[in-house]
Amino acid sequence: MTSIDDLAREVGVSTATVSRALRGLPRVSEETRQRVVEAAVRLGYVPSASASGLATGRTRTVAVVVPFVTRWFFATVIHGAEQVLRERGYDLLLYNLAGDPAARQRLFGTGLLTKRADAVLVLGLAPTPEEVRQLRSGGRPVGLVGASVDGWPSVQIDDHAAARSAVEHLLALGHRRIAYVGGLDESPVDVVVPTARRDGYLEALLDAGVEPEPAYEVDGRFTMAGGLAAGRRLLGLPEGPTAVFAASDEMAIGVLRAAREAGRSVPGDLSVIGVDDHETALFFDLSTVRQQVAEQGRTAARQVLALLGETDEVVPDRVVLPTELVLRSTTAPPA
Amino acid sequence: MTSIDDLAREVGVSTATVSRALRGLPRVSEETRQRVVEAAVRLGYVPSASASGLATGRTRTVAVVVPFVTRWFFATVIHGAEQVLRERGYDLLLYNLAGDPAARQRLFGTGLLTKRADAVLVLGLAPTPEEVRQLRSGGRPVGLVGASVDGWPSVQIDDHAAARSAVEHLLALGHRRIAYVGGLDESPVDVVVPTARRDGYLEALLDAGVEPEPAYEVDGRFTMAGGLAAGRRLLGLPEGPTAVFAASDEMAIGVLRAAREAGRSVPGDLSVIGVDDHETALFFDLSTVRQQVAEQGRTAARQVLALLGETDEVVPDRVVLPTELVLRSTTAPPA
DNA sequence: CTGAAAGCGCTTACAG
DNA sequence: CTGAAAGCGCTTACAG
Repeated sequence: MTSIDDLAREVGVSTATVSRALRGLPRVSEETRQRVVEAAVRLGYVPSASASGLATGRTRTVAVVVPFVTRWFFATVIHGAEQVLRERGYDLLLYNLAGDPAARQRLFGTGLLTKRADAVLVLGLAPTPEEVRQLRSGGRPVGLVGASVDGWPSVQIDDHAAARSAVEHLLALGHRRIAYVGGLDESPVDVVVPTARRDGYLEALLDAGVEPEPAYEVDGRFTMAGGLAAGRRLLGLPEGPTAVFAASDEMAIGVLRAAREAGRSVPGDLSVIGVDDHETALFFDLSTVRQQVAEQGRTAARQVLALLGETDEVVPDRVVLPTELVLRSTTAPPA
Repeated sequence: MTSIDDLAREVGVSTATVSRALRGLPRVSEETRQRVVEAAVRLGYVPSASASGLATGRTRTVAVVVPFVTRWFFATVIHGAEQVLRERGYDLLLYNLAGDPAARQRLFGTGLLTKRADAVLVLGLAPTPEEVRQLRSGGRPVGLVGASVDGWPSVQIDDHAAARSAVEHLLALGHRRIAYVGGLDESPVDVVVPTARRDGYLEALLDAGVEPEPAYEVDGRFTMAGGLAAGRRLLGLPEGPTAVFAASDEMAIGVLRAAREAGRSVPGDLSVIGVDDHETALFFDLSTVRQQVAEQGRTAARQVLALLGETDEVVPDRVVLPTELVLRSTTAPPA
């Protein structure tokens, strides 16, 4: 491991000069800079992140907290964020809660996150007031995806409007018995999104003069398996729905499967619409509300980089990305 | 940010004692330790990772390199690895190549990885000899998932045998015209797995006295979209296959879709089998060869932790996890 | 059991 | 343009 001292000795200058030369700082002659750079390459010098982190108080690292890495949505947001961070030479420290409330508490309960990283990106979680307090006390930028908190940048879609547009589409087709498959609030994670989508669903119904039917609201846990269970429940009802709005494509696909099991044709007997435009949605010909997932990660990364002074770009504080109704073959007028 | 000095002053001991107390080292009286711990909690003290990293040369961080975070397989391996690392107090630094060969070169071309982390986990990539040399020169443990290199721990499945078992199943059903949908070798990433699966496919055919048909080998790029394109190509052949072995479930699902488009029934007109037992496979009733994905991540993490002296557990050096043929409804005898 | 002090490898005013 | 030196916040022999 060659250190800055080795390099300085090799070139015959001080470590201060090496440091300046390598980081492109002014007050180094071009000739010296070149000799330093050349020697650095030759000796395979890589500065110690610990040492420069200690000296500057900056680690060039961003912590990203996700409820579940394995879900397509979060993996894709991470992909987008990583891309932008990497461009600016930032590393990504991944914290996966894996749906474990204890992990969440451990992570947010201490100053760990803000101590270890220059900024924190929280995906798909609405931090509790206590968590907000903790994060704030770290004094580092925090960015949110899928939620928002006063004073912090955020990027999200209008979940409420997205849900409305899906339900209004079903209403326009003539459906009145419309079910909602979502996630329940008691879940330790993912609280904002399900609530807003459910509200949009209810509001669209009420605006259309349709009385919401409590039995039509079912938990699908944001998984295919949960969607399957939810679909079975709905199809088992004495007077079941003619259409289902699922708060995610994965749950919608589960509902599709339940319909097939029950021998109901889609969209003949049952219309189904989701949210995401997940890769698989295309394969199921699933009608859905598309959102730009990687872009959410990219934007969030840009927001915190701006706060870190890493870019001159003006990045809006609160970004609401547009969604788009994508009609395919799983929605049609009721029989 | 309270530092170890603040804490030492608060308790009225030296920083050396604080350091020992907090890390559970011997030679601290129980009473002192308690006072230190209590004060640490009270002041919200979190040690600086940079400082201890600089002092010890250990960062308590493992770098994980993946070709694509967004793919279910890699996201799930990451999940498994993160889980085990977190248990031991290690952080996970994520490097996503996103299929970009330039990113791969930048990452492996410098000592960055081994300088920044105590160990490196490389997923789904076969490091080139040059990359092996670079990584080795870092002198830190390197673990591989889905590939293996002399002297490094690895965890993988027997891709060759997995492919054979799928193809033998098709042969046993009576198929002779069996196609292979895989990934091509020119890809900058993922080289080992596709090759081994293709070899298993070819070998199974030859052993059964079936002459391989070059037109039956198609690139599916390990994506659903690629599988769809591959399926279309195969179904457009004058004398097409009666069965398809896809090297991943996602590609198999693409083939399923191509069959539906072409009005061919599965498994009536075409049998399809994949590899993975991806969550979605269940929903498509897809026959497949199951592998334990999260377990691969967990095992790889344990392997490098063992090399870091973090566990007394004896972890075998080269682990080959079993696979299992899962027969569902997409495979049947030819018409 | 405890503390003083050196050292890890950088960065950054300050002087020249 | 360049260097000497202090300092970042820990850990760890070494002495007591």
